[in-house]
Amino acid sequence: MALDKEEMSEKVLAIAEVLLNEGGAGNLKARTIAEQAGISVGSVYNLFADLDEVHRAVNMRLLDRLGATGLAAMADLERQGVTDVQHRILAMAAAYVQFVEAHPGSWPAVLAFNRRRATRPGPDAYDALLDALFDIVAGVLKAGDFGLDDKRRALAARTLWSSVHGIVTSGYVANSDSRQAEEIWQQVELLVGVFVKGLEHGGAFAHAETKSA
Amino acid sequence: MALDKEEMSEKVLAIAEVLLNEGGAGNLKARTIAEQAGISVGSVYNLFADLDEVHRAVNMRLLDRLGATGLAAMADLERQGVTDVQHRILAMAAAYVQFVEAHPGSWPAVLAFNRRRATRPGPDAYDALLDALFDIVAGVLKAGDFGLDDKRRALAARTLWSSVHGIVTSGYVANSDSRQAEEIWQQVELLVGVFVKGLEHGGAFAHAETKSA
DNA sequence: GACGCTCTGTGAACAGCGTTCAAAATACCG
DNA sequence: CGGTATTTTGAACGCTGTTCACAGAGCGTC
Repeated sequence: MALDKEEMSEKVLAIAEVLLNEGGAGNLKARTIAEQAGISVGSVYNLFADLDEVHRAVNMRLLDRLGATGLAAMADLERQGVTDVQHRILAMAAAYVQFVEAHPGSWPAVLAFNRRRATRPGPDAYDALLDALFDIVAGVLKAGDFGLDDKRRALAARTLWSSVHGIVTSGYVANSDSRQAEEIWQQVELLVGVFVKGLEHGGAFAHAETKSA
Repeated sequence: MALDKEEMSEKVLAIAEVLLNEGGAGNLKARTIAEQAGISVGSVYNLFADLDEVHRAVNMRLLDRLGATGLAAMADLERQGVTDVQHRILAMAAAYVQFVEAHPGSWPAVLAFNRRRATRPGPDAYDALLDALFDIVAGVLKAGDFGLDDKRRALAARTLWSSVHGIVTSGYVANSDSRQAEEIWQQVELLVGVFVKGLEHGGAFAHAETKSA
């Protein structure tokens, strides 16, 4: 009848995810988790070092699912024979936007989560997940025939990802009018269109002395 | 000897700004403010409804200063006779990046600040400040001779701003290696270069049926 | 000066939070 | 079954934001 330690951890994470989605980071409370999981507060701390670790674990689950969603979208396009780079990038962006819209409460918590701890400065599992997301975008860029070496393509992928990310988060920080979703998508379309056109015409890396910071 | 109500409010805000910059949102504590301002906790609540209002006021001061910094940068370029749009946009972006770097602690707090309250849905002073920032960017875009009407130019300004914003925040969420600042700037340069080139070649608004979300 | 009135400043008190840890309960094993 | 190791527990600690009954300061009037 008793749940495995691992099973109970997943139960806690499932509860935590709901709590985060309903009320943001401030709604993640040890006593609430314990009550809903049918255990005591102390047991929660037996499974996780602190609430930060719970929050981190939920975030990693979300990032992982987002990556899977993006890959699935790419596979769908492949199956349909779509090879146009702009279409594929837009599909990736759409997957991202939809994912954020599907997690209105917990996504801000993912972004605001400050994982600055005394932990080793080296890359951890969190960074690995983010890198995986970047790699998906870089893979799509590779299909396009821009004159980019690996290093520059990686930079372009991060830039593109971060830009979409910024558009989505800026849009969601603003007042949540229903037309907001429409404008977010318009901005993403503009960005992707301009980005692809700019890369095609060598707009990137075409200057060397403008840096002043 | 006693300070005016307004003066004391500003003193509180100055203290709050330091606290936020030193330790983020979690470091903004009523008792600390009261102690450093030489008043009691109750008096803090006499000046501000709650800590959220203090945080909001600090954020608005920062946004206001950021706008002033951007305008000053534009004025500098004007004085030097620089009219190139790409240069001007890069200068704006540089102002933004430098401002964020100058406020490493409080800027994440600005971004993470969730101003979702039961307040009226209409635009408030917070939105007005953000709009002012957008308008500055839109003004720069107006100088460039792209075929954009006011509406599309405003959209492009928001897109550009949000993208830079995303690059900066993504970079700062990542591990704070010192080389991070360098990559942030590389991404900004790439984005601006591609953006301008893309607009010149009509990459924006050149598609109508790709929307699928 | 003394009174009444208003208004502001005060800080003890309250509810709630994350987290700990001695003790109780349970599980395991010879 | 006895003894030991492990897990679970929840009261307790220190901290938080916020409140509110009260003390005191200012002020016009008699």
